[in-house]
Amino acid sequence: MTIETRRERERAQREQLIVTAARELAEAEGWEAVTTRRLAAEIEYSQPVLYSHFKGKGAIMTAVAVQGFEELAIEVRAARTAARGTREALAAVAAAYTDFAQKRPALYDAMFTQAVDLTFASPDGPAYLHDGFDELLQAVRPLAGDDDPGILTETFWAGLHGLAMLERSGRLPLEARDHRLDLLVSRFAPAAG
Amino acid sequence: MTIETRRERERAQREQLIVTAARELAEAEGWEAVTTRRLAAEIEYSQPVLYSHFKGKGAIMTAVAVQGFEELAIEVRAARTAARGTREALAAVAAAYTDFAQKRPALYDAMFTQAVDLTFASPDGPAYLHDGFDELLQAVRPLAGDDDPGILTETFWAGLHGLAMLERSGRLPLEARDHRLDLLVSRFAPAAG
DNA sequence: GCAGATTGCCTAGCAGCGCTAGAATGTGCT
DNA sequence: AGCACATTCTAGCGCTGCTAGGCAATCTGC
Repeated sequence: MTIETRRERERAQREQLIVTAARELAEAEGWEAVTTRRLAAEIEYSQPVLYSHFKGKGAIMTAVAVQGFEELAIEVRAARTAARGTREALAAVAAAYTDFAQKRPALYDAMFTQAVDLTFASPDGPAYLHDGFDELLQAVRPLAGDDDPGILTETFWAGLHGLAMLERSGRLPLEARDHRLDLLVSRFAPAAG
Repeated sequence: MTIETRRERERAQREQLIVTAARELAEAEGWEAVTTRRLAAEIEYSQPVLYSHFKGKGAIMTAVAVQGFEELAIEVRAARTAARGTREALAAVAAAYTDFAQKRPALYDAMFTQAVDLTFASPDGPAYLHDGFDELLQAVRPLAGDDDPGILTETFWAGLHGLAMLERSGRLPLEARDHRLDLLVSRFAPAAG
């Protein structure tokens, strides 16, 4: 019994090692540098070991993405709970979201560009997939008025995601970053305070 | 002289053939199906011919993306000029934009996900890169008020782009598509009419 | 009209990719 | 110690983007 549990524990550790290595390699050199051979060398095991843990490279990236969703939710929640007014909360949440995307581009990439096999937008899905959204929802709801809070949150989220993506790819100049964020927030929380 | 021009003409034709084949293949089967071998077979030439026209596969995708930017600008302009009021213009422009992204996913992908080597956000860049943006600007400007029209347009654009991306990847349910678009427009053009 | 120079194209191949089969190694039990 | 099982590694498959070098068709000057 104990011997089995030890093995499982070691396996779990190594699995985490793989995910961490993939993430760090991606954040350091981008996802194009994350090859199965490179990753195997990084964890000091041979290539096929990866496939005894994950179905393929995509599954590894998905695992990294899941980590990202969890951390994003945490950061957004921290920003929201620290803020006082409703408008401040929305602004704080928006800033936290875009900061996350900017500071962890590879992670954000895994979450929204690479791993497409994660089913979204269903409340019965895994928690990590809608925890972050729920945080946004908490911040948007007080400002919804007659509009559907959920759909309004989706729209606001899209604004954040669009800003993050366009800024990340150099499509939008970074100087006006805060300015754009401020405009977005002001459109969803018109009344100051 | 004439012999040179004929050669150049033939070269230009074949170059267009490559771009068209790449685009059609991508739209039919996705960009992952667009390999240099497959593309060469499609145009009935050998692989290295591609490299006598383009620096690499990325350059071919960029060429497709450029076509996309031109067509997007045309469609957005058509929608804008056909609309009457300022709010209607914004709504029309928004619908045209997201429709484009939804109906030509591979093309939109080439424009915003794949081809990153296109420099953006500078007025002195190539026309096709800011023509579409200028169309959005035309629609947004009357609604800017005290805000900077350019930056407000960037923000609105981000909203459209975010919606397009999240809907495309299944991150947002398609049922509420029009609803979200309506909410976004209403946040940027609050007064009805 | 025909040899020579030039241009353009294709065949073949390189290094690297994700992934897998089967050999080899190490581990725990009797 | 020797057996049986689990695990890991070596080697290789088919594919990718890309390139070198030989071959053939084309144009030029006589």
